[in-house]
Amino acid sequence: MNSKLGLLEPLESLSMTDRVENILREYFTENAFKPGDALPNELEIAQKLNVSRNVVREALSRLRMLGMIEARPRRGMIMSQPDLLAGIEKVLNPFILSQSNQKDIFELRLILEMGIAEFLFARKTQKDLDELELIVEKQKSLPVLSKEDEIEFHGKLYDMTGNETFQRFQSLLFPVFEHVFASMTNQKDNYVLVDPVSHADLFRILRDGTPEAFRKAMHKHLEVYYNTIKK
Amino acid sequence: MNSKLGLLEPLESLSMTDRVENILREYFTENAFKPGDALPNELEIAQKLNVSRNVVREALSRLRMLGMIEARPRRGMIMSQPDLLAGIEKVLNPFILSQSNQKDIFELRLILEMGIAEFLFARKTQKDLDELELIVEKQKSLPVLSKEDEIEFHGKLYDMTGNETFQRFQSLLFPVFEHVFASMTNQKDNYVLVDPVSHADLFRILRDGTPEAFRKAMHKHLEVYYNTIKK
DNA sequence: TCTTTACATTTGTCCTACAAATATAATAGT
DNA sequence: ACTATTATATTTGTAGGACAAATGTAAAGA
Repeated sequence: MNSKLGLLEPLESLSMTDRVENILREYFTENAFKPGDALPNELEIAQKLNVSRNVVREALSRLRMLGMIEARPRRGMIMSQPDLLAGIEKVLNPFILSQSNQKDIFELRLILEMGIAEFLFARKTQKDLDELELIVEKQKSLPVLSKEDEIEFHGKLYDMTGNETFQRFQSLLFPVFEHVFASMTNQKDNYVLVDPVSHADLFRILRDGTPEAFRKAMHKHLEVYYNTIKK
Repeated sequence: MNSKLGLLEPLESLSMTDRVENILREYFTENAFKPGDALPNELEIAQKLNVSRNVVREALSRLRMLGMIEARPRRGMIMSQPDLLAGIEKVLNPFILSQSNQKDIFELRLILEMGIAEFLFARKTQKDLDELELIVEKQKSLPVLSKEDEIEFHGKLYDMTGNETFQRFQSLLFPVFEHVFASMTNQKDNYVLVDPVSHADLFRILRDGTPEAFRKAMHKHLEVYYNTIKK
């Protein structure tokens, strides 16, 4: 009879908390709430929406977790600058992430790694290059590079992009990347294949070359990973 | 006296709800909870942690929002596959996002757009190319491309990567990208500059060329945006 | 006018209660 | 002994009351 409803049904099964959460976010958007603006107090919201204070608090608790609002005990609540990645951070658990999501994250790193060339060349400073050289020199003496060495070099590259979100995003994704690759290759950790393009090579190109050449080299450096994306 | 505590202080100011949320997530990770596994009931958790059921419910409400757990009324709670991007989605409100975050997102799109070349070439199918050609042909007859035309072409590219998360991620980021660019250029919408490299050019390269050539062309296509990243 | 005091406000936390639907146990019927 | 029905227990969702504690505000006093 109501088979026509189809996609509508999930909406009806929303709990009060879900609905209040949605209503609040819409309310903020439509009224152009900005960081620092004061919110109505919990009781007021509850009475206006005709729900219990419990429900309102459960919804507010979610927004607080995202950094969207801030509650100053006994002084009321205010809007705040949300933490863009707080939600993702809490969910990055290989045990519960779907295989599909894990694969997507694995690939996302490759995409990002190839896309940063322009930013590196546009924003590199002598100080950055000096620090990177130090890392490269240190690694030259090692017989094989550990996972940590990889992180140190690539992490420095993300720093150099000057994009804070990107930097943090990448550091969140890396453990998942590692986990996926490890489970694909079944290899014990701390063993990294010999690269046709070394960190030292990448460093030299970043110092003296072009974005174009850097991307080419980075692709070669990550070739072992790129070989996994053939459909 | 306790000035040495420094970074420790924020920890102490955590609410019970914050702490229970952390404890629960750690509990899930350490016990390797997988989707489908049953959780202890609310009262049990509350008693074990010596807090009220309210506090537990506020913490659980957060995890439910992230899709981490699922509550089946009157049957208990189970682990579930979290929605990787649910947290970000709710927070993408230009009014409250920091300028810095908005700029980061703007740049992130450029990074992604440049990084997908390998995936496009590795995974393109004849069907994809046909559909893309249709879009390009349609746009050829237009004097100027609207925002929607841009989304249609680039959106199809994201589809072709075969990476669902990436696809969705991109569609979430796009409005912010548009917002940032509009506020930078102060231009009214629906006006897109004439590109040195057209969508038709990109299509031809994707069909007959190499990832290398595609990246080069895409960079030229997005040059007007890339000009903003010079520090 | 300034200081002190009393009061009101508001979040954080705890408690109790109950509806409703499911799972489980108990009972009745054949 | 087995099935069908009924009763009971479980558990989330929601409501509502209570109070501590700290802050802001108003009132009172010097």
